[in-house]
Amino acid sequence: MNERAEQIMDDSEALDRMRHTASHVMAQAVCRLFPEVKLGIGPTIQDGFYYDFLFGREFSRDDFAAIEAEMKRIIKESFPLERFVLSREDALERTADQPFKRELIRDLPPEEEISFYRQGEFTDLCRGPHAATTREVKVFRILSTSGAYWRGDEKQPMLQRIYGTAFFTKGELAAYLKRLKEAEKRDHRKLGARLGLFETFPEEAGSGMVFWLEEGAKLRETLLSWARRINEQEEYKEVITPHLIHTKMWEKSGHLANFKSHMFIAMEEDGEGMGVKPMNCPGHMLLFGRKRRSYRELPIRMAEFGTVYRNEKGGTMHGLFRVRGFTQDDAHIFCRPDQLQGEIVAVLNHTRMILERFGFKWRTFLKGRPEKSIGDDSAWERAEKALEEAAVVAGIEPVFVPKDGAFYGPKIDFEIEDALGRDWQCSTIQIDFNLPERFNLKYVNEHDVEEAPVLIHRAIFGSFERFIGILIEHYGGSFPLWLAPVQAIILPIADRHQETAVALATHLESAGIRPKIEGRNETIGKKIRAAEIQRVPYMLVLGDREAENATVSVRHRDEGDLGSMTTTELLARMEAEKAV
RNA sequence: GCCGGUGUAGCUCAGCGGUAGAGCGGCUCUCUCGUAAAGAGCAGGUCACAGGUUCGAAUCCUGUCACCGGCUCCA
Repeated sequence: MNERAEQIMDDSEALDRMRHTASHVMAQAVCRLFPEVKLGIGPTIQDGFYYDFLFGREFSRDDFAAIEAEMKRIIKESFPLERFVLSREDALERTADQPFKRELIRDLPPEEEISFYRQGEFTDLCRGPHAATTREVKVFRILSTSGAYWRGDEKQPMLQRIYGTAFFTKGELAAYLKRLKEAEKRDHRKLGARLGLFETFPEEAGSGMVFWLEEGAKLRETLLSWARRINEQEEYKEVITPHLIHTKMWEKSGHLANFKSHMFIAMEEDGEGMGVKPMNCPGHMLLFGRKRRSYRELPIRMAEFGTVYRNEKGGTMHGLFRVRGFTQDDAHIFCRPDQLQGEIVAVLNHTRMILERFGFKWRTFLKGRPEKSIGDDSAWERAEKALEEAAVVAGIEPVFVPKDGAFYGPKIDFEIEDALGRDWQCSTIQIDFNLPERFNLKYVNEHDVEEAPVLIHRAIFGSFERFIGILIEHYGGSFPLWLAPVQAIILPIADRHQETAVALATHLESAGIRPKIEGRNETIGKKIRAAEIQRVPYMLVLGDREAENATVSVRHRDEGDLGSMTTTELLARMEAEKAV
């Protein structure tokens, strides 16, 4: 590590220590103002910190000012943070009136040191590290509150969480708040409305249902055709399965046992009915099992742009990121054990190529066996190892998360950030032990013996809804030319240029460009402003000069006025830009 | 589903017990215009929905629904 990198490391550690201390200062302030609170935990997070409290009521924005004022006082009092270690018995005694702290202490492994930090009259169970004194907490701000289950478990009591942040200087805090504001402008829900991409009618149509407007539909279609082309190159075969399938199949697949609360079941009578598909897998299992399969056929890569519906819980819907109906670029790969690694590597490379095309930053996770799961240990071990080795070959370094896999097998997930830095799972590649067994899937190997195929489940875009939401925020609405729903907007200067405009539109269309004519009776300045706000890549101004010289005046949304050129020149330029 | 906040015109918001407002957008007319907002006029709202309190409710209270920030869950 060079010196500069070390310096950055030191700074971020110092910032982390300061924020951690800020969370203690906040807890101290809350305890002074409301002595009856019980303390949960108070860690640092990405851009700040939080602290959880059990409190008779909720904290309101009105409380923020009082808490902040008390925090300032504590900082001024400049308490040193003193660390000390207690035995388990002493620690439990010390926290007699703090049930959550006692629970944490009881759960600490026996060899772990039980440390506390004291600042003035306030002492907290804490691993540290901290700043030397409360005075080192410089510029801070309480940001928001929310409910949060104790230990993240919905069966546990709900605590009141207060979020805050702290920085070394006022400028840094201001810059952070500004960044938050800028990020809000990229919010796909706002941009989606402003750009006329999609609509939701939560009151009329129910929550979590997406209506694609014509331009959003065009965007989605462009993306989907691209996905389809790549699938073809990778030798996937596309299938289409029904949206509504009899409940006896959902019983067989295990969905009724494991996923019923998320399913929309129609026409249920005497325990029988039809279920709307929440996943495409079972349909694909039927297709694989429809005839005797030979080892020579494998791998079979079965793809479907399958629209699925899941009855998500009320408070969880979020724009395009979390909806009840969405379309996956789903695929199931049935292969022989000796083909497994090669198939996984191919999917990983394929995924990386797609995510890189958009310049996303992503994080990968390898998720291992959860407590409630099926399949024997050796199979899990083999599958995890296959994923791990394939990741090495593909040059991906996933973070291992034990217990976070699916109940039917381990997986590698790719998460992409939205404008506000929240991670959303998009791509996923999963190994599935469950379905081949449930559907009794077999192929005949070279020794004429039946064997179970290995099943890989994968989605790269994940869902087009979520992926497009991420794209909107990533580009802030300025889609690259190949994706832009309207690629060129034609702006006639006066009514007499309408006809030329129509001719130009026809010409562009036949060259594979998506044009639109802005024929309203408005000034050219106003039309340009509107087109700029819509982030249309090319604005084509048509007036007397252009009509006379058979040219078009070209303005690019990012580069401004490019002067006039012939349509041939324009098309060449656009082709070049599309290829980027 | 849970905790909190918020629902007023297509959008952004003001009004917060006494006759529903503005800007943008839309429509009509005038203008026929040269690279980020021409001018004038008009239309548009059971103030989310349902109850309640009150002489009187957009405004206060309760419930439902939805949205927003989190938690949980997930593509």
